[in-house]
Amino acid sequence: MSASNVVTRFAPSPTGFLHIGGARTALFNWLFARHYGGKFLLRIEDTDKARSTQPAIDAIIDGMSWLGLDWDGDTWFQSEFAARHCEVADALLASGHAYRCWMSAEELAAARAEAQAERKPFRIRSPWRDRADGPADQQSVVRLRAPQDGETAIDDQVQGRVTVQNAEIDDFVLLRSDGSPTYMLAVVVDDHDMGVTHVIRGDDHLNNAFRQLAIIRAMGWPEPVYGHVPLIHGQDGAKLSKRHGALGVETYRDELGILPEALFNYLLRLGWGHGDDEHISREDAVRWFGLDHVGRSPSRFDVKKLENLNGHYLREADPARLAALVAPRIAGADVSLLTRAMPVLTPRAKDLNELAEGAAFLFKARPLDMDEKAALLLEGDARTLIEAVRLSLSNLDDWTADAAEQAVRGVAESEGVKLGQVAQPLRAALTGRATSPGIFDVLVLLGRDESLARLADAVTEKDG
RNA sequence: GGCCCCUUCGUCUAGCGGUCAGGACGUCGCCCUCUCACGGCGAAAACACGGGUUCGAUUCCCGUAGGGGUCACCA
Repeated sequence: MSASNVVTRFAPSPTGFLHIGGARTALFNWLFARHYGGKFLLRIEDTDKARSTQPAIDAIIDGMSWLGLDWDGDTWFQSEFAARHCEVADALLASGHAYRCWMSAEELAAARAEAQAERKPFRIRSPWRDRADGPADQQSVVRLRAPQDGETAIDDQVQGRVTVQNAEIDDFVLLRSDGSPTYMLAVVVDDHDMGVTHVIRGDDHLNNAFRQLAIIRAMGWPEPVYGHVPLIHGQDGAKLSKRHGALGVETYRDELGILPEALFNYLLRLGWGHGDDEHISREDAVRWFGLDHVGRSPSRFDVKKLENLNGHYLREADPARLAALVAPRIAGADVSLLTRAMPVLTPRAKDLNELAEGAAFLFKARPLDMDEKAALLLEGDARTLIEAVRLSLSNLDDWTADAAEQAVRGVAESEGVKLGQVAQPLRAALTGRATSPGIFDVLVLLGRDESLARLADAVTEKDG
C-alpha cells in the first residue's frame, strides 16, 4: 500500500464512556496511521440523538487525549451530515440500487414470526423490491437492493479472507420512514467522504462490512481495506462487563491511579505482540505496529498485568510529575517533599493510590497514630532502644542517610542487638506503620526536627 | 438456531514443517535485606480432540468439541 495516503478513523458512538475496548480500537487506528505516516481521524457517531450525550463526547475526547492519541483535523460529527447521507440514498434510488419499501412493522414482525416457527433463518423479502407502484403518499423506508446471488469476499487484514454468500445479506434499511439515515448508510458515506482508506474496528462489525461493501459497490466507490480486531473479554472469558474492566479510561486514571503510558502499553500488548518485547515505548510501538501481528482470537483483560506494567512505569516516571499526580490524594501533602521522596516510594507501589498510601506518613501530624502492627513493635524494651537512638541522632552533625545509618548501627551494636531489632521500632515511631521505605531514607526525608520529635513522642508515650 | 470467526502454559503472547515449544504477568522456592517492595536466580505450567497431507506436524487440510461475534426503521 502506498504509505503516505493511509487514512484511519475512530468512530465511537457517544452513548457511554470511552471504555477499554474502544480505547484499544482507537489505539490501533492511531498506531496504524502514525506508522504509515498517514492521517488518523475522529468521528463521533451521534446520529442516535436520544442516546448520545455531551458528557460521553467529552469523556471520549478526554480519554483519547490522556492516552496521547491525537487525531488530525477537527472532530467530525456524524449528525451534521444527514443531508449528505440522504443525498446518497437518493442517488441509490435513482440508479436502481435501492427501492422504497412500504412494509409495515406488523408485516415484518409476522414474517419474522413465521420464519421462527419454521425454524428457518429470517431474511427480509420485501414485495416492493420488484414493484414501483407503492402508495407514494404513505411513509416508506428506503432499502438497498442487495445482490442475491453469488458471494462476497473480504480480504481482512486481521481475519484473513472471509467469504459470505450474498443470500445471507438482506435488503437492509438505508433511510428510515422518518427520512433519517441509518448507521449502515452513514458510516459508508462518511468514511468515503473523509477519505478513509483503512477501516480498523472491533470484529463485532465484521458482518456489517459485507452490508457496507454492498453500498460502496452500488455507488462505485473505492473499497477500503478492512481490519477487524477481536474483542476484549473479561477474566472469565465472557464479554467484558463492569465487573472486570469495561470501565471508562477515566476510571483507570482517577480511581485506579493508572498512568497513561501503562494503559497504552497494556492495550498494545493485548492482542498484539512483537517477539519477546514487553515494555514498548510509544516510538517503538509506532515503528513496529502492523495489522499482520494482531491476533485473531479474543483476549482476556488481566488487571494484574496492567498493575505490573503500571508499577514499571511508575518507577520510570519523573518524580515531579508523580508528585503532582499524587499530592491531591494526600491531605496536607507538600509537592516538593513528595518529589524528593519518590525514588524510595515508587518501588513499593503499583498505582497512584498505593503511592499516596506509602507517602502518607510524611505528612501526618504528631503525635502519630500507630496502626496495630506498629503498636506491637513499640512494646517491650523498644522504647529504650528508641531513646538510645534518639540521643545518638541528636548529636549528629550532618543529617544524612549515611550518618544516620552509622548512628543507628552503633546503637544496635552497643546494645548487643541486630539492626532489625532497632530499625523496626524506629520505623513504627517514625511512620506509625510496620512497613515503609528504608529507615535511613525515612529519617532524611522527615528531617532532623520532625524525626527527633516523633522519636521523642514514642518514648514519652510510654510514660503517659 | 442460521451465518461468520477463533483455539500454544491460569492469563497476554513468540512461533510462520524439523525448537529441549521462547518471553511476560500471576504462582511457588531461593538470594539480597532494617520492614515492605524493587531487583537477581530458579521451579511448576501449554500446542483442545480425531483424522488426513508429509520422511517429519504446534505449524497445512478436513471433521469434532469448546469459545466468541452477528442476525433491528441501535450504533
